[in-house]
Amino acid sequence: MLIGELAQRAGTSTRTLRYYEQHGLIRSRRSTNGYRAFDEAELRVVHEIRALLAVGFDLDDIRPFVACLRAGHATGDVCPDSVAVLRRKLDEVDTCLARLNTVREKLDHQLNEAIAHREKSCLRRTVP
Amino acid sequence: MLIGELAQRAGTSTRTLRYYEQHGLIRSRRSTNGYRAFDEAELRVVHEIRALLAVGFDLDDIRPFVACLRAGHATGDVCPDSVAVLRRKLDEVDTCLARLNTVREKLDHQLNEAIAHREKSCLRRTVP
DNA sequence: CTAAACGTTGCCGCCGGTGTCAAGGCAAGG
DNA sequence: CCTTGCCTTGACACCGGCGGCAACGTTTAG
Repeated sequence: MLIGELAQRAGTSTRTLRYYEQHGLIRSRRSTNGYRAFDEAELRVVHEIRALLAVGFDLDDIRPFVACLRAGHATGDVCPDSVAVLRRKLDEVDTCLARLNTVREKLDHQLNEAIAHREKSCLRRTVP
Repeated sequence: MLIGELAQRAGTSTRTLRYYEQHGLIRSRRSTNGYRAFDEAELRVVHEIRALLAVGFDLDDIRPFVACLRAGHATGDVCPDSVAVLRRKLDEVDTCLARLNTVREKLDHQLNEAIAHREKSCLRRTVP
């Protein structure tokens, strides 16, 4: 499978695939042309990469999952390294959620204050 | 007040202040030296900027708040434009929270699945 | 006179995943 | 032969808020 086909089937661009390969996430043989030749299995790998990227993982985080797939497992998340990353990411997300909730409260408070203040000055202006 | 003093009093760097000025967030007169001379009032402005940045606003978001302060209001958030930004940001945060919660659930689920799977194979390995 | 400690402008680097263009090789059909 | 459409590598652009350096002017103190 050439890079264009893989890109199309995976719903991404050739640029992106070359980038993944450059960073060791996907693999290819080279035809005598110099063209990359991809195994069918790489399609699954690319899907895994894309799914994890979409969730907020970066390429380094994703590496263990790919390795896990290559090791023959049905899913990329069952290997110890992947689980470790999952744990870490879950922690990160929880931390982020906590911070965001704090921010949300602040914003909400500030918004209410500002509106209250505006309504007060509105009263002052309309009933002087 | 020279830029160094303002930086120190605001707890930031001269580089940062020049950046803010370049982007129209703070103002200065120029002495005959060519040195920037800042009003006391700019200190409050810088504090407002820093506080909002810390919450996750970008410089464009912050502009209305600065304008509000300059208009003579005690706080930067009471003007209509600021309120609009607050609303928008609150929405953004809510959206982000929703997405993050979804991600959290997925991660949690995936983590539990992976662990369950590992324990199964662990059993298989330890009791064959 | 000089060194230190300020100030000035301007420009590159970073981070990460891609878009995008350049300049070229290869395959296949008219 | 020419075009079309693949493919190749390499390199710049982006986004945003700075850090950091260069190269140079000013002020002050010793």
